[in-house]
Amino acid sequence: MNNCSYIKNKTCAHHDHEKVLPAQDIALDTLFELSEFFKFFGDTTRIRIIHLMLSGEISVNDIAEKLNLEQSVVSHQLRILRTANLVKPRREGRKMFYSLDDEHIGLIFNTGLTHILHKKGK
Amino acid sequence: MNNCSYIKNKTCAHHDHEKVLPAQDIALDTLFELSEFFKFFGDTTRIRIIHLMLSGEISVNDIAEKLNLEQSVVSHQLRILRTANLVKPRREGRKMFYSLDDEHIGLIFNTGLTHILHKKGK
DNA sequence: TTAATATATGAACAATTATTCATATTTTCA
DNA sequence: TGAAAATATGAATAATTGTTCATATATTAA
Repeated sequence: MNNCSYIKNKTCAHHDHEKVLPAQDIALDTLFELSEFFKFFGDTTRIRIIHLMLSGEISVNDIAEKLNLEQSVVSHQLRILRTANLVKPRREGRKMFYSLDDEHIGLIFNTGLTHILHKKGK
Repeated sequence: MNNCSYIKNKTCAHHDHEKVLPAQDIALDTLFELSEFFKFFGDTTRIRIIHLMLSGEISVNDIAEKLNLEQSVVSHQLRILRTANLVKPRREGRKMFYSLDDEHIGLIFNTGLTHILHKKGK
């Protein structure tokens, strides 16, 4: 991947890196929302929950058991993740199953993982 | 993109979603480091700095001016980003230029941006 | 060496956030 | 309807983190 791919709707001037591309114009409040969005990945409990969901949907109690966490801790964090559109709920009887909202969540998880493993290997 | 792409080194059983893939086995401390890594994206000031760097390297003072921030705020945040391997420094005389560490940083930024813009559009 | 410029750092304070504990809802089944 | 099971929520506490202000370090040029 080349350095130009960060910026959408712009073409790289044939790798002429003397010319610097202007940053995509992004509204201040969009950048704020973006940082808020990333905050949700920035907690061990939530990352572990997201990690579990890479395998598919899972119930609240199953998360609590697998991660050895209090049910209320899981529930609180799930509400945060749900409100932030990182996960989506599905009711089945008295159980609630949660799964990742869409493919971006797993992609971000894995890109971050790739980065830190790459850095570790140095 | 299909649901299987989250998980590396696993092949999707021809979209047979009755069978659920096991999550990639990731050490607890790696998941912790991953959440720590994402924390650095979870702050408006840092996201704005990263956004500027999508266009290329930039000096500390230029960041402070463009973002209308105190120099010490920028310097503190740059230290955090540098320690976390999100940005790398280059000295030129008495100026310090910072740029994104590698392509993962921009990729994560843009994947997150795509996600929230997609959600906004609903 | 001294002054000026650019950047970095330490400590204190303010603000945010995760966890805990108790309790409230919601759904199912007898 | 009442009890049990699964999940959600509110309030308090503890811990983390960003900003501020003052000052320190590093580099250049006179």
